[in-house]
Amino acid sequence: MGEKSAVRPGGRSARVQRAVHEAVQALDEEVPRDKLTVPQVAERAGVTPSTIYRRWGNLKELLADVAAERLQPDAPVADTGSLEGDLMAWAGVYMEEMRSTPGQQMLADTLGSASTEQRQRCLQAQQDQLRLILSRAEARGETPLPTVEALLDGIMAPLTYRLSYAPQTLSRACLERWVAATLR
Amino acid sequence: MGEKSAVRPGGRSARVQRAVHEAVQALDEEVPRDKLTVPQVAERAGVTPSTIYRRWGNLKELLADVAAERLQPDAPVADTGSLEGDLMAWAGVYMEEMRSTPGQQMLADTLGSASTEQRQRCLQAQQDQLRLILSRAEARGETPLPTVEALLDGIMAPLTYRLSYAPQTLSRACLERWVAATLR
DNA sequence: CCCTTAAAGCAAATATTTTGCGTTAGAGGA
DNA sequence: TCCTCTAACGCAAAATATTTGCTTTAAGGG
Repeated sequence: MGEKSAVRPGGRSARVQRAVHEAVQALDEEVPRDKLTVPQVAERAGVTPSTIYRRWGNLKELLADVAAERLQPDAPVADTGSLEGDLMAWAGVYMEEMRSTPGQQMLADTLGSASTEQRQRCLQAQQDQLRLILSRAEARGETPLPTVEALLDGIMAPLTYRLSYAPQTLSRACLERWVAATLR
Repeated sequence: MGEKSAVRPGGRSARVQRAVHEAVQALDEEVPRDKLTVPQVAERAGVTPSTIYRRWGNLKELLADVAAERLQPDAPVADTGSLEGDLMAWAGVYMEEMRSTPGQQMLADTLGSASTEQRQRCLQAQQDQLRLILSRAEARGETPLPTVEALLDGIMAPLTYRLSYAPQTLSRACLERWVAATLR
């Protein structure tokens, strides 16, 4: 369920998907989450509710699909000239985004859905970003280089944990601590 | 919303809450999650649907409330004789529980709800458990002792991160690595 | 250009959620 | 103990949302 982008990529299906995704994002800024309904999304997207139910099954799955897409990185990772700087910059942006109200919402939508598919996509995207940062560091000759796994466990894991359980205790200082400890 | 246990603790309210919680847990083992409905829970609990809607608002909040309660530790933490042993034992049990299908469900229910209230409860419970383990270690004279925060960031965070994003990559070896690294 | 079919539309049938109002059970005081 | 007060529940009607069978549309392949 979810992405049918492999099938008939340029056709009606794709148009409907885009319209529905955009409708969700637009409505998300107008109505509180527990007031968001499928018929509402359908009307805004210009499709019938049954189209959404047939394709996504229920609101939860739709929201997870939209959130997973929005969590895909759009901006390229800044190149600050050092591994530590790149990690701080990237993780810092991610932290700010996810601490915001819409960010917390996206996190909840992703983690609240039944299928692990969307979460896999997010993890994959994070790994890709980290790999890019590491390959730059390697090109610069920085050493020793941590593994992607070490970065996930040392930086992304505590960051994500706090985003879910105690977002107010997060700060840039936390990040600096985790980055420094992981690069040691 | 959620716990009204402070108000009229032994009365009708408390009975209804218990009946509803038990109904959710029972039905959770019989029907797939996306087929679970409020009227179904209401019938099993012997209350009317409107009672549930008035008290919990919607199914998502109810599920989050039930999950948060189930996530409260029931068994006391085993005393293995060493800090490392206690941590491994406790985290190991938690890992196994949360990797199971019902455990993954509980995690999703908790993280998927809007209010941070339930998540705070879970974090609080984890902190309490860790504090108990640390106080035992202190009584034994083990030193140096890590802080609760260090244990959360070093062990619980990577564990929780993987439980959500890549549960199949988890193993006892991961735990051993995190525990060892954190105690160093 | 025509054929095939996956996906969308439509509308009727179900199921759910919401709401107004009457009822009940428990808490607190005389 | 009995009386009063009120939060929470039950009931049932109304409003919404979801499901489903059937029809129509439009994109892909020959």
